[in-house]
Amino acid sequence: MVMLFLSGTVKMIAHTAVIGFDWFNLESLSESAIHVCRRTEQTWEKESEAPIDDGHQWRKYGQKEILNAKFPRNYYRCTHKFDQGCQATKQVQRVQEEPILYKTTYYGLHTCKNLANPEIILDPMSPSSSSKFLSFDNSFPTPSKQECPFLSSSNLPSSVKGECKEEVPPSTSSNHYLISSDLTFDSSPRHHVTLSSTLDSEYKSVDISDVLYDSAQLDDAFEPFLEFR
DNA sequence: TTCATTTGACCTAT
DNA sequence: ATAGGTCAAATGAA
Repeated sequence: MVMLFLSGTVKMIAHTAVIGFDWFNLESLSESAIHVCRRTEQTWEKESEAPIDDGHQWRKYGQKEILNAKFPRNYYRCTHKFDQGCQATKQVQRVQEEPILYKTTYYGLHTCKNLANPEIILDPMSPSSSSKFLSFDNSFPTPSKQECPFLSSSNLPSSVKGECKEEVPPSTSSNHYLISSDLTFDSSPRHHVTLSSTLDSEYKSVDISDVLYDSAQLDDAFEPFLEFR
């Protein structure tokens, strides 16, 4: 049983992992096409009105002007890359002038133990858990943390040591949601996540709005990530 | 003094 | 050759 509580429009796309071929296209179902690339690892995207504070500590390591893009892309890696070997990275790019819109693309999973609630770590690779704790922000216009189901449930504010200074402060409300078949969504188009995985053996795509009416389909959608039910 | 950010250089894939 | 991603020295802030 996979359970999910989500807020906003969520789009999940799993795709085929092709060794040695790390570019692929993901087509958004209701908005502009999303292009995700590189690496045989899990990636997911989120668009928001402000840079996302996902609760993790990030360190900026680069900025690049992107062809045909109005704004530069910012590159972040986990602060604990070296002390804990955490390979999680993210890219943040402002994609729209008015209203301001940022797209954050996450690569890889956090393996760092920077957690306030270590008992609720989500580890999609772990075979031990029978239900998934996913955590999404539900507090627009001030998204705070745990925007992505693959993130562990760190609750340490990103303000520690001033990291992610461009990001909004964490909200005061709880942002943890058990994944459940009792799906509840708002219809805000401003808040969407695209998930992808390279762990799947076939391409799957599902719009969460459809899942609302078919929880079994949700299970199928999550299956690539959550191999244990 | 330490640590994060900035930014040009460098590397790699296409 | 070009574009995207990463490195690392310089710089700044706490």
